[in-house]
Amino acid sequence: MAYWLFKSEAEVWSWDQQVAKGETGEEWDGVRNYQARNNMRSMKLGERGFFYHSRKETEIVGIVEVCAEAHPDSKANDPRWECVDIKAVRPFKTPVTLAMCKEDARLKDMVLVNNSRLSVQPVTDEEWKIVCELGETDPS
DNA sequence: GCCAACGTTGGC
DNA sequence: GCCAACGTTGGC
Repeated sequence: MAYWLFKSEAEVWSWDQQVAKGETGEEWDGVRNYQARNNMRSMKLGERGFFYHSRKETEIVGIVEVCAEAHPDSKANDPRWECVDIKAVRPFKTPVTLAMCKEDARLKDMVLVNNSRLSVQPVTDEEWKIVCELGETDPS
């Protein structure tokens, strides 16, 4: 069971919009980066990920679940680009900011801390637990 | 709003 | 196949 992190600018696609999609979820479209796409190709149904607001808030605001495995991005005119569908699981009680992650020595190797430009990232089991703890949120 | 870091493109 | 030029992302 792998864990992930999805980044989005709140102005483009926010946590609230994700929640509004309910159980149906929504395509995580628009990824035009091979590394990020390859991460999505590795995702299995039911795997969990963090939902992160980039640029303005720079914080992890909720937990999502993969509800459809990788398929062609319906908004791309190019078959190279694929995406998964995700649905909101629960919001963080306390959002975990990037600054909090940077301050925590246990998270020094987290991709979020080291490679700010990758929009779909893997998260380790350990990092998952620590971030949930910082956010006072049920990790299950 | 600025700019560093990164990814991609395309000429050679 | 190299690398300069360009475009984009995202933290600050």
